[in-house]
Amino acid sequence: MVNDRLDILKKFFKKNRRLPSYSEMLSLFGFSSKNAVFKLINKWVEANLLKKINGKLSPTSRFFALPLLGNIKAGFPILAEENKNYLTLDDYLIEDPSSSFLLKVSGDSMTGVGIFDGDIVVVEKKKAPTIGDIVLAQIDREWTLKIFRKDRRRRINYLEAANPKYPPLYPHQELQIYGVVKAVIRKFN
Amino acid sequence: MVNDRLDILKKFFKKNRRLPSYSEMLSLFGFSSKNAVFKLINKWVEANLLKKINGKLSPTSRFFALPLLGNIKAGFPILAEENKNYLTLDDYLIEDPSSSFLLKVSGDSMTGVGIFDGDIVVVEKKKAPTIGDIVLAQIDREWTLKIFRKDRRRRINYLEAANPKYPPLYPHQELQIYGVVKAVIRKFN
DNA sequence: CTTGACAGTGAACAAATGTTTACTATAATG
DNA sequence: CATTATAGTAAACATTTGTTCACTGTCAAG
Repeated sequence: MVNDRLDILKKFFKKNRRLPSYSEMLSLFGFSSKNAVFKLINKWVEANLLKKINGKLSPTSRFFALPLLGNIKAGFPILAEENKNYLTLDDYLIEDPSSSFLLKVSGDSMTGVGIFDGDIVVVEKKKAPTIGDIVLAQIDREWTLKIFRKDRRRRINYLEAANPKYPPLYPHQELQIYGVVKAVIRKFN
Repeated sequence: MVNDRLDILKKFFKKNRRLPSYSEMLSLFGFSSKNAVFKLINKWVEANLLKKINGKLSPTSRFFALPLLGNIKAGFPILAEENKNYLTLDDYLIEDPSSSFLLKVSGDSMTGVGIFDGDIVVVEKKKAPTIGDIVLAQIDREWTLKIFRKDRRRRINYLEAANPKYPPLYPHQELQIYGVVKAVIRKFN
């Protein structure tokens, strides 16, 4: 089966975080001639799974990506080849790795926007949040995750929970924004 | 700055999905001797950012991973070096890439478990779901995302929405489970 | 001052790399 | 049946690879 070999290659990459060399592929695929590898690779380059830039081989985004399917309702959407979109989660979720970090959320103050206890949020360090952003902030020396709001009458910024249980937080002394929440992820089980 | 070079390397990997060769690093880092590269690489290997297995260089998980921080409340948790955990999202969210796909959710029938319209769920194709799993299923020829339940009295399986607006779905003819939802991700903005 | 560590240059080299060419067997096509 | 594409073997080869060795300048510590 042709697809077996691609699976083998993907597994190698997942494990080693690099592509194998042609000689490594010899044993990986069970070939005994490097030319067999050569031809196979070129087929994958053709299929836009790999690419070669002056002899250097690298995977394309398609190599990793999972199919992204659209609406369900009537028919199962996976079957239509042209409807397929592909997505790698790291690329999708994290725009700037060097200024991002993950934060495990505790508490129920943000359930209104679908952030629950135990969820992980992607926070991007940022100077200027937009009103309405979910921010990681320090208010009067306490760190918290809340919605960034502006009180137009009093002309100050404050923090709001996404849960009616909690009152809005107006800073007595200081409100400092550390970062903006770009995404939430939650794993089941 | 030493960290600049590591950033350059990370950017190269993000762009090309492979590590550069030593000669490529020459120009990347602005060296004029390959030995300078050699020593730098070994330093990173020492720091567990890269690793070498018989001459083959590859990034470690630490190379990619974002710091994962714990509870907020009192002090900002990023400062304590020993509390740092690292995580790459793809690895964390997707156990078996070859049997997983992504699905863009529509509708509000699962808001109770924090799955909203527009969210993306990771679905793993699977034969036998556990009771209580969120499943992608076909019930009487309609595809839907619901909670998998068992009716002990009537001894049949049915589907339940996570929203009181919607009644439980008992199959008239057929209930077929296509996959289990392993994770949800939601991007803001 | 002297010493030693550090960061980098420059050249040399064996080993491994990707590619090419020529050839074979098998299956699919008309 | 003849033909042609496909999948693979085998050997040869220039180029590039990662590594090693010897050397230089700079800076901090004793």
